[in-house]
Amino acid sequence: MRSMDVLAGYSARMNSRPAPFDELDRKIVTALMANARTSFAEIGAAVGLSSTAVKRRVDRLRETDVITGFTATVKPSALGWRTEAYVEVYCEGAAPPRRLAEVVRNHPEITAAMTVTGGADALLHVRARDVEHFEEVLERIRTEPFIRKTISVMVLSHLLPESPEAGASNVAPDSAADVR
Amino acid sequence: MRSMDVLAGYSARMNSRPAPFDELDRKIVTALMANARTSFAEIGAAVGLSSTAVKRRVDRLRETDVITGFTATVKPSALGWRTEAYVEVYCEGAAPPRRLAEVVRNHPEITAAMTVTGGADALLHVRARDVEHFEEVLERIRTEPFIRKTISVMVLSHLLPESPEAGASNVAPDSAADVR
DNA sequence: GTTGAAAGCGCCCCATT
DNA sequence: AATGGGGCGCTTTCAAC
Repeated sequence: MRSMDVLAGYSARMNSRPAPFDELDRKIVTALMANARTSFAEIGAAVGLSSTAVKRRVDRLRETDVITGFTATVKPSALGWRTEAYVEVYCEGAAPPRRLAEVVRNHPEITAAMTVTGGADALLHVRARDVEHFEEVLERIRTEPFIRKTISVMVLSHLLPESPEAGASNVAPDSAADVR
Repeated sequence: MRSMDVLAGYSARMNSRPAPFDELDRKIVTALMANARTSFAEIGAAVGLSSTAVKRRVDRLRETDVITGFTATVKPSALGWRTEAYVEVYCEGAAPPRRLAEVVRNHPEITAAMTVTGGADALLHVRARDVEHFEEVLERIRTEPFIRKTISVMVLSHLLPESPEAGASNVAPDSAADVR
């Protein structure tokens, strides 16, 4: 596992809230990120706690939204999603983020969207089955009310083991299939 | 869950390999993406299979790399990672992807990296604790051998519920902390 | 694909510090 | 406030069918 060693020494709590997040929680979260199905007993053995204690801490980490969920990671390409692109969006006049968020939700192929610095108003991450499908998505996006222009950058190949967009339910195999 | 309804009708298998991925596998994968800790028995009840059968299918889905892992999803901001940016990288002459991949692995703050179409040779996704940390990372990247220039786009706010980069072990709380 | 049995685990209560 | 132990029911796992 690639580790964030450059961060050694970064100490907890620079905020108002008590933020009970200690060494044990750290190890538990790390273990669950590596394998979300690890049993509490096994984690407990690794960190020196009983399974009961581990469960309680995990419950608390979920309640405080440090852990937001557990999910299976899938390769989008294994589910028939082979085309990926970033789309810079330019809007007419002032772009109200509220309205932009609405627009974005209309297109399930948009797997991430954010407002950004620089010339563009927003940056979209789009997944499509193939180039034809991507073109269709792009046309759909460009017909949205106040979107003036888009600039697309297609992803060619990944330089890192694609940390596989878990929880991206839009890439879920709702009707798509086709392995490898 | 946002669903990929535009894909209705997309049929399996347009490749050479048998690609044994049916309706049942689809439901199982969807269930595990929603909650990776769901028991095989519960999934079985939902899809009409015994827990044993579900386990065998999940084992096979893992072996064929349709499912690449199970992971806890965390909010990077909850672990002290509050700064996010995309960095376009321009290289001297022809940029060999092999060498680029090496460079990328030297910087754990790079959570995604890919070669892309357009003017830039590569696009990096970078997470840092704060703007100071990001600047430090950027300087580090720019001193790499054949990197000619970079253009950074900072993320301001997300327009979609941040599908939380699971498995991104670089964001793991190895030494960082600080909740909320 | 199923069932059945053994081992392990999740989960809840309660005593302990 | 947080941990550990015990008990019961469910889950996992592996056999056999």
